[in-house]
Amino acid sequence: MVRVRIAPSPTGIPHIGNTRTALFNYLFARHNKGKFILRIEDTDRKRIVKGAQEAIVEILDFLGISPDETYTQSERIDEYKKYAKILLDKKLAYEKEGAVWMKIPQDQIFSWTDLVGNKSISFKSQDIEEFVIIKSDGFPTYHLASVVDDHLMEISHVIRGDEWISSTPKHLLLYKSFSWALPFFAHLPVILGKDKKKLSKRDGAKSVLDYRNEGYLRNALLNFMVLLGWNPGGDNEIFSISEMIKLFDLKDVNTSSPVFDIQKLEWMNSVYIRKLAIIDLKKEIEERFKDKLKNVSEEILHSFLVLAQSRIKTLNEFYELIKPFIEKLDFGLDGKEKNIGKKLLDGFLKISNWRKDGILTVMKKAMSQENIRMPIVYKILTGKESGLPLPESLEIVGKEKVIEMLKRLDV
RNA sequence: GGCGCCUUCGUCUAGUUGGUCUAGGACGUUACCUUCUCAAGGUAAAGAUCACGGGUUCGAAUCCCGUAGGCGCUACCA
Repeated sequence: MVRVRIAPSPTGIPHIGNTRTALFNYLFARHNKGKFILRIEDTDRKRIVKGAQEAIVEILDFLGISPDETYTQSERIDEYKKYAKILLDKKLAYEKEGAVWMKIPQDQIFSWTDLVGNKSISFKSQDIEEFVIIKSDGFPTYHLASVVDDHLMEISHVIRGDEWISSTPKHLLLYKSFSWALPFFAHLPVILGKDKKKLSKRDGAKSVLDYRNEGYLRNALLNFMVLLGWNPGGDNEIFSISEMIKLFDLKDVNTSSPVFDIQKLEWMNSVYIRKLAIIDLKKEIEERFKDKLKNVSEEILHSFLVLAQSRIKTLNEFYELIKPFIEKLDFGLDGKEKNIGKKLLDGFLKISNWRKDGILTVMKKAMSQENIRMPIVYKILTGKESGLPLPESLEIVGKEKVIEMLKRLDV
């Protein structure tokens, strides 16, 4: 029975790198019809951040990778004390200054086969320092708590970030001291920033919640994350969650650290936005801009969505695109622009059947007369030199609104 | 410093046991096509002597050794 776990400490909101570890664990569990467990490691009482635990749960929920079981270490203190006592009784640990320290045996080799890269990693006991297993405040350290819990919770595979490699021999020692069977270990390379240093805030170490707020889709985030350090071979890059589950294998996890590339995430998101049925895109947009779209009819929104779908990389960009058509913007026009605006206004007034073709004809006529190109027309009508297709957009908005807008601009 | 991990286009990567790799795909970049702007779509180009140096071999990105660089750990943090 495969049982895996993620063990975040609620010391902050996990960034996208940590969330990728959760995803890999989830995929491994589902692929092997096993269980995916969340264990909150809140043993460092001083560093606990309020709301962090809730954020962790919210992230998993949003991504659709919620755990099958959840545990909290601070509720299991007696368990850790019990096992520390066993080590004390066996004289494998000793007390010093109110803390319990693990003794390191001499001349031993601690090694395991890591499932990432399928290689053997070993440490000599002389390179391992004595370490605390129960702190003077009575709480266990990560080393003790995670080993005890992994054993008790029957974790079959420990899949975690590779910053834990150096701690693994300590864990091996603990398993050995208790005579417990070892789980398999798989250490994932950590995600790096553009500068090849640890992911920091400025290069995208945001949380999935941040990306959601910026208008990234769940499936795009999932797809992007899974490709950071995993590739099933072949040229396909777009995977649904069920395809990921079907294909996921630790042997296809890379050994080197990937660099986070926001541009690829943006592209991935635009791919998923384009894949969305309009009705689903509409739901996303309506939810996001509830207030701002209050006075926009369903029909108009729908028409704009069709025009905007291939032009946005994030959901948030949608509003910027339709803003010129639904808000009463006041952008200044210079004399020449006003002149052209007047021509457009006159032409528009003469249109009896307000359709894009007729609208375009008026624009073309003005453009050839004034010897200008489309961007100027955009500037006059929207305040920007590019945007959603103009004739279509003006048709959607309606003749009266367009006339009214041009008059407001005092052309 | 010590210990450990890593090293294929700017970035994500393919590369199952050495040979069809004059190293493939994707993002990004550039150009062209399409075109009412911008996107999307289509086509094409530039971009990696596979970190470097030695081996082994008829033949190595793929095997061996060494070097360098990067990263991680080195807390009564996880």
